[in-house]
Amino acid sequence: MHPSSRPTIRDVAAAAGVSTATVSKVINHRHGVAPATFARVMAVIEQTGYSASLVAQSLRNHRTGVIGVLVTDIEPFSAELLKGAAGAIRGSGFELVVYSAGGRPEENAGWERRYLSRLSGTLIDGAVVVTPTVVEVNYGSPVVAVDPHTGTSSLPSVDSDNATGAALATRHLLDLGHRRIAMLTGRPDLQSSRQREQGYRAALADADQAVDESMVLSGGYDCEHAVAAAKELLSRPDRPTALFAANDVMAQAAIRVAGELGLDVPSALSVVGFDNIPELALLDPPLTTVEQPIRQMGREAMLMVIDLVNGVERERTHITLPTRLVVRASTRRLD
Amino acid sequence: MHPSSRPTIRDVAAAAGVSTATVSKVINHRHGVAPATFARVMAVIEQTGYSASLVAQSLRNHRTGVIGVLVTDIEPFSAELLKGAAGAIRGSGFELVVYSAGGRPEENAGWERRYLSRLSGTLIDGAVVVTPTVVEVNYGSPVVAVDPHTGTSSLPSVDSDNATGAALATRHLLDLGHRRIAMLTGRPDLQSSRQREQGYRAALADADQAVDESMVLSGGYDCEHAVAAAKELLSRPDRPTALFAANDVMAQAAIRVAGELGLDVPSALSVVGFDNIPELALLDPPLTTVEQPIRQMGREAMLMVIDLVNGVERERTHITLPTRLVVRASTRRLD
DNA sequence: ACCGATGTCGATAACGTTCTACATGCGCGT
DNA sequence: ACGCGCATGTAGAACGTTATCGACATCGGT
Repeated sequence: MHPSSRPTIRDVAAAAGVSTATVSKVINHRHGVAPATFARVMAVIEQTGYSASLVAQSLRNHRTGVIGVLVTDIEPFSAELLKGAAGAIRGSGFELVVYSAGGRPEENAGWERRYLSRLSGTLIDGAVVVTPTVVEVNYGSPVVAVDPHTGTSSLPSVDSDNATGAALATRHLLDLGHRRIAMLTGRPDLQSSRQREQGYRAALADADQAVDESMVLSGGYDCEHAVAAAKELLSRPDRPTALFAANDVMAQAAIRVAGELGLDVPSALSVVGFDNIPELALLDPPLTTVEQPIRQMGREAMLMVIDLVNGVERERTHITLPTRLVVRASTRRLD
Repeated sequence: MHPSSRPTIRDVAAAAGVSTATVSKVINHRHGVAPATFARVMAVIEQTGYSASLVAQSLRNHRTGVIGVLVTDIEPFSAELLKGAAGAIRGSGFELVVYSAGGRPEENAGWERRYLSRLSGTLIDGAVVVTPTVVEVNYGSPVVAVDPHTGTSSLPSVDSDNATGAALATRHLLDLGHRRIAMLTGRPDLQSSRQREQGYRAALADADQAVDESMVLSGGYDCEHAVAAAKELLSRPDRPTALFAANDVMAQAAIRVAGELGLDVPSALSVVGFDNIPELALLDPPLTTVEQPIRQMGREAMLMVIDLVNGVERERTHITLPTRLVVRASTRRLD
């Protein structure tokens, strides 16, 4: 279909009057080729614009030099994580490619498993899966999970100290005098979501507050579900005076819903998020949130797969990074 | 290194007591295989978890079934575009992979060319390049540019009606009584940036307003440069009363700078952006901006490459989508 | 019974690369 | 002269897959 297809190693060899083996040596900087021949081959390569076929190289070498990052969607969290991963891969000799399921998680159930099974050991040397639905993979190449699935898993993982962060957020609200504190939880299959809920419950228990179960609703970490849950919560006659959302996206959704219902944040409702997404820092009002070092999580995950791919031994294959509370203007003392 | 490598077609063939050719027929749903054999092979595939090597398939077929999207960075614009592209690819039989240069454009000059030359015809069947620095590619597979580079280019492209949008924005500010209207321009090598500047100039000319050249500064489409430029503009004694930023990211930066300088938006400074990034819609104050249909641009670009890869003829290979002004609260009548 | 058509299946040659093993030529020491 | 090592180059087999083509059996029709 395309007029002139790429030149192959054979074309180069023929044009330079050598064998393909010699050309291969030249492009791989193997020794055993005379300077004159080297120059001649190089000239031909330059002139033809030849570049070795990655596919053929991979088939031969069982190595593609590519690390894949699998995300369910490009949302603020994964975008931030990707930046960390992209930074970490620089200079490692690997390339980074991103696979996105493109939202619609329900239509795509099991997509991670399918992708991994199809790509692993064939198109990529290793992978980072973000907020995965899988717990175990048996395919050839190493896989690191960021914000792993619940359940005992032998997958190497990177996450942050969710329980402590959530407790900090909840205590902050308690310290401000709030008692009716609702929570929007995340995806129930993720460890992070459970831990954040545990942190919330633990902080309430520490303050001898009973948990009103009707105040704990699932928002699935995404905007749409969070809007529905927030509507329900905030329309109640005994609505909460404060809300802890398990991520910033849901916090933002809640603030929007509050606005639509005529509730001012923070005077009528205090809201705390989780993640500290930079784009959302300048929300109206600026969001009080729990920061997790997302970029660094991407960095660590990437460094870990690279080590695993290179066969470097690691003492720890589970990394937990610290979280901290960032107080801005979406929370206020209850009067 | 990894204990048990993936099963190959030969393993399956041996286990099923057939030849590799037959297995190949089974997995490709070719006819000419008896129902009983089909079932037997399928059973073995199921049991071994076999999945054909994409690399070997590609080498053989000269088709990878993968379309690449090259972005310089994951920022709001490209993230939004990716969503459109991801939606369009669904059901096409292709997979989407994203390559990101990971910021640092200056360190990575020419990265698009390098990637394309290495990947094209080898790992990907076609590509979409976003805000490219390249104008021409001669490698095997089709490439579509989104928001193309300036200069006559034979690359198929998708963009939006930048000049009209910019003129609308500028006229809006003029209609509000503003006369000292500054502009933050984008990346000078991109057509979109030039067109937005032209639209700004045209609107001023239509209103018989001379352009104060010292009020037109480059912000390079990115936050960092925009902050510097905005600082310079807004610190002047004869500072502008209104500012048109060539994209939302720069508008946001300008608003932040204004805040730091004690200038209230919109009462002391009106700001208009460009793009209508959803995340920035709930800025404080909500941003007046020119909307371009970013997702649809991603969609169109993806559909175009897919057609090109499939050899489908297209009457038009340059698509321009409409823009419109979205008035929110960052602009106000000058009193 | 015989012939052709049809339906199944397998041997084999690619695809573009790299690596192993071997061939060649040359200089040098004995 | 002869053998030896070294430097340079090449033939050929892999890697895992698929398309072509031919082999063989079966079956229906005459």
